[in-house]
Amino acid sequence: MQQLRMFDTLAGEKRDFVPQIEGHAGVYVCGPTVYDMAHIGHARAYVAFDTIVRFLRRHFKVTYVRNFTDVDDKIIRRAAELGENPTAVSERFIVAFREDMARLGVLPADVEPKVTEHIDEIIAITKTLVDAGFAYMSNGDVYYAVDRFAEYGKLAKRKRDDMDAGVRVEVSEIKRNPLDFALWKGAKEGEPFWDSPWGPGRPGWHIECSAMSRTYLGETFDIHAGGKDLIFPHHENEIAQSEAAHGKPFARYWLHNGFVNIDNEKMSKSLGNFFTIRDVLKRFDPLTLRLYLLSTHYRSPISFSDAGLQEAQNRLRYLMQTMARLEASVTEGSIEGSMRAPWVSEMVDRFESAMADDFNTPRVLGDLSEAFKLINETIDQPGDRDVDARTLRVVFSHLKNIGSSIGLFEELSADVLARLDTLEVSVAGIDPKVVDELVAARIKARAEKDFVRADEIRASIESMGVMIKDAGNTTTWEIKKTLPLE
RNA sequence: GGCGCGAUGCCCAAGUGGUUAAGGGGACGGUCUGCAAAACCGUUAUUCAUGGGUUCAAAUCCCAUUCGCGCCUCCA
Repeated sequence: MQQLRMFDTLAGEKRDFVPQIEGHAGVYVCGPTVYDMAHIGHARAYVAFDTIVRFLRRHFKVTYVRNFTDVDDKIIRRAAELGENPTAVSERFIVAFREDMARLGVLPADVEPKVTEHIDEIIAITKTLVDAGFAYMSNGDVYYAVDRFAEYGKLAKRKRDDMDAGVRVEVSEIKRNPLDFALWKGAKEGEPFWDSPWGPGRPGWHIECSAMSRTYLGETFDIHAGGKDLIFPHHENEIAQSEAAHGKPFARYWLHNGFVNIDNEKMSKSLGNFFTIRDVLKRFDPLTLRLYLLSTHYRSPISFSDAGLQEAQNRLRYLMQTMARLEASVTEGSIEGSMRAPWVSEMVDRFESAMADDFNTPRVLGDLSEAFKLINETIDQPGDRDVDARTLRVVFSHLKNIGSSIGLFEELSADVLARLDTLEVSVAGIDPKVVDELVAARIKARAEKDFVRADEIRASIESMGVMIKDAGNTTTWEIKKTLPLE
């Protein structure tokens, strides 16, 4: 295989990936806090890391851990609003999250630990930090003393003095340093709590990942990933906790995905400009969203728009139509011999090369274009029968191979096309029966060579936003591929 | 204020020192078609925000400027 290189946030550059244990890779991705429906930002992160993990599995035995934060201020607040208990709320959104991910083709992680099931481990690591003098008790809480960790700020590339200057006014008699953060929060009235050496309470946010990653991957592991917004303070704090507690390096490579932007601004709840995955999937196919997300490099910001999604969906239809033609044309037989195009035998190598360079999925998608052209060309304009048949077999096999890594071409294309038709007809508000009747009338007119009449009928169909495709004796129709004007 | 990221054709988007700057969309022309649509073919950036510099050689490195964005508070 090609040497895999990935951009490591801590190093600030692409580095060769050399796992801790040869042939193995331990990956921890920060999962969602389950207090609401997952949004497109979640979709982006988890599609990106799903694709990365799928690729890693081609070359390593991977242990992929992605947690659920199921106890937290926001969950407690939400539960209070709804009059439910926090566990009911978190469990409900975990189920919804898993459904959303499944639709996007995001495979489950090997381990999906919940914070509430790892309280003992969290208490243990907190105790280590208190005993070693890295943490202190104050007002019923336990805080991490940032001043005790000399390298604090190394991930976010920030000096402590710089941060002190920028810290917003936060009058707190409780913390020694404004940057100190809670490892353990003393229980307040009506909140869930667990017993601990510091009294009843619950974990702070950052400590859970230190505890759970150690449980499943060890004190030092290969890859830790999440959204760019987690770099500071979340991941910075994790490093401080774990490296102070263990006296050894924490994650060896740090991967961070870029934001989803709306109108050139970060999508966020406070701005009110976010979309849930479910909102988007009412109008676009899950694979459309996946293809769309994969068409921009995972570290770059992606600008989210209807026009972009519509373009992706049009492209998805092309890919699926072409795959359908390929599935119908491919035959059993030898794959030895010359190909219709010399690069056909190198498709997988090129894929490997693009992915080995910091998981360049846009390049992968770009490279795929000529394969799809070749499929259509081969079927439309046959040449040497043996060469054609062999070429289609090889292309098919390579596309399946590559597709299994990027989460496309895993379903039968006919099924995806049917799903697209159903969705688009429904979104356009069109009654298929009406169209079918008009199409039948047009077929009759054409059979009678009454092209004036046929064209009139087609015009009326098109005015509904539907386009007609005559292919031989059959006529099909689909929703016009239009891009919304912006 | 501190720190960091980005600016590639009409739009989206790869490329980060060296032959002709991927790919997709759009537009235009062609093949096919009764005509269309789809599919395929062709055309569409001597140029990579701007101004300097380094180099035999830069979109790619350095400096400055402009613009946009992010983090410094919960956030994928």
